[in-house]
Amino acid sequence: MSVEDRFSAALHNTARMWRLALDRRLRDLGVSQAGWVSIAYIAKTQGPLSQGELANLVQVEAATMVSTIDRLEKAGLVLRVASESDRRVKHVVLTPAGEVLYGKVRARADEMRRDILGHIEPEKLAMTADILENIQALIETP
Amino acid sequence: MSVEDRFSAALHNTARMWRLALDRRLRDLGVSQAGWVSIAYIAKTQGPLSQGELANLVQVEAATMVSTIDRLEKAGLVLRVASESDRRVKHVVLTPAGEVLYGKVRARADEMRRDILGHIEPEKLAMTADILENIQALIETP
DNA sequence: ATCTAATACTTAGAAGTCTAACCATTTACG
DNA sequence: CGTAAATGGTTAGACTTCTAAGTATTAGAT
Repeated sequence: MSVEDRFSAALHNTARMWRLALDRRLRDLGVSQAGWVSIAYIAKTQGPLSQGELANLVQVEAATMVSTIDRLEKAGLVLRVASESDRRVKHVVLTPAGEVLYGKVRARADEMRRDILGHIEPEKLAMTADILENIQALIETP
Repeated sequence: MSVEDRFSAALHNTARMWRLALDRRLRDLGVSQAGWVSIAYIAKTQGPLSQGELANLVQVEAATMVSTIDRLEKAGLVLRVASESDRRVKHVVLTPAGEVLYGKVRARADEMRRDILGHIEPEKLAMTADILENIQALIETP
């Protein structure tokens, strides 16, 4: 197995295992991953956030974000608010219940991050992040 | 943003971008990612491979693998073969068409790997893979 | 002012993923 | 040997994701 093979397998497998591990920690909150990722971005964004902007932040298609927001709205965690300056646009805001949930999500994600990454030197993490970000730039350059 | 935050975001985003980039390169082959990943593992495995074993290799649930194999079988790329030693078990084998497809998939994946990772020193890749594999081990240890 | 192009959100449908539950078969144990 | 537990594959349903196509609105050009 070449180093490239090994690297791409490690990337894929680690990302997947991370996601599944976090899913398990958040399962009892009753919100899916797509849900809490979206909630987190809404909470962290200052000012109005449109559905399309949220989809970009979460890196999914606009169509995907529609049903995610539908479910969150139905669960009473977010609201759609019509924009006053552009009638095509709807903003997404957290409800108080959504704020509470975000607090829990953040605490658990932080905890898991500490549990796992706390065993690795910060310089190594920084260097790995550098390389991964470099790869992102390479992927984005056709 | 802490280095841990930065790292976990980089992991998630890089893995996702890699996957989407590879998807784009393989799109015209008419087989999905789940399909060609499964085909690759079948091709690379010596001897009989059961559905459950394949699911483990691909890291999905057995139930997920059922429909993936259904679709590949329907496309004439794999066959289910009953096991002679255990009546519960079905083995999955590639058809000749499946073998041909695997050759194409491998060539393109290799090409993409070279295109992207060819710009990065192998020592850096090896070191990153080490760290990622270390993280996998940490995730697996509850 | 009018028309075309672009944008924002929505719907539909196929594929992919998981959990839970099920049936048939095999294994383990008393 | 008989029974309980474990295993392998399957089905059902909710969620997730994408592409394609559609409607309403806005931006830009003439």
